[in-house]
Amino acid sequence: MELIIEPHPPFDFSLSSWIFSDGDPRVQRYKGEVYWHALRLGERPVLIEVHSLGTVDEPRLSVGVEPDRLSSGEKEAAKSLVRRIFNLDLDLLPFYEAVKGDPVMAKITERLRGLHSPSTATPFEALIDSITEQQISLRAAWSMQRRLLETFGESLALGGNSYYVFPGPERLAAASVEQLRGCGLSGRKAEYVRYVSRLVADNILDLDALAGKREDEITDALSKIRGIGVWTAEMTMVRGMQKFDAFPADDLGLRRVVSHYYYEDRRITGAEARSTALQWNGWRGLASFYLIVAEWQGLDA
DNA sequence: TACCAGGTAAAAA
DNA sequence: TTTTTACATGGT
Repeated sequence: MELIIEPHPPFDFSLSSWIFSDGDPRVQRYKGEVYWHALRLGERPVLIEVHSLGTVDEPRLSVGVEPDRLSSGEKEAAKSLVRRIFNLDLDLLPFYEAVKGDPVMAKITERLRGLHSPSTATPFEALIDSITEQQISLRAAWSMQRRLLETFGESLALGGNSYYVFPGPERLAAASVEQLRGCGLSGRKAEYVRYVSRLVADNILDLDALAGKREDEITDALSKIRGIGVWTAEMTMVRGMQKFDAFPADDLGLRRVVSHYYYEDRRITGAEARSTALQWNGWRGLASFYLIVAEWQGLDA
């Protein structure tokens, strides 16, 4: 049984999925024109598989779910998750219009027309990932994230393959510091993860409700929590709360890519990155995602 | 081998 | 109040 979704055009499925080409095949991956992702649908883990039936200007997606036989509520939940993961309700045209005055961004948006930024399945996942990524290299963080999924993720066996669903807050709140350290987290980070997971599990911290607030309010609320600074709050917003203007200017990787296209690869400060981003006002987060993908694709500076 | 890598909180000054 | 330090793993 297949579900059909009609994204807001323009939407380039191949380009938007391409960034998951290196994904863990047991979790989330794009290969052979198919995107798949192990997720929690209501109370049970499932594997969703997405492929394109349309074009960039008349996009149409097919979503398959295993195991099959979904309730109508589950069908709606599956579609809603795919809409969220690819931000399918977003209209890119106002973004393209807003950055027209910047020749660099105008060229990049033209080359990457139809690229949608991804979101995590839940804001909680973005928050936990961002905590693991504090200070260390992305490679090191990815290795921790892989072990977190293997240790705490809900497993799903289908057709001889096994998959892992990102653990919910209850599972991570119940983890011991030793178990988390066993995944490579420092003692500090282990405590942060346990603590914020407990807040979310007990509904003291409602990330979905918070996602509806203004960016400065979200930053204030999150950065009061032990283990979450401004950087982690901004990363959580841009990756898991569909805040397309959130811009972690002090982030090393972001500064590097801004420098690549605007400062001839010289080392720049957060203030310099922030000043360059002013011309993308309203769309700073999405614009920086376009820069990152442009660099991955080797587009000219 | 040492050092840095998409930070943060706590200790020390 | 401001500066310094510890922390985990992976790559170079």
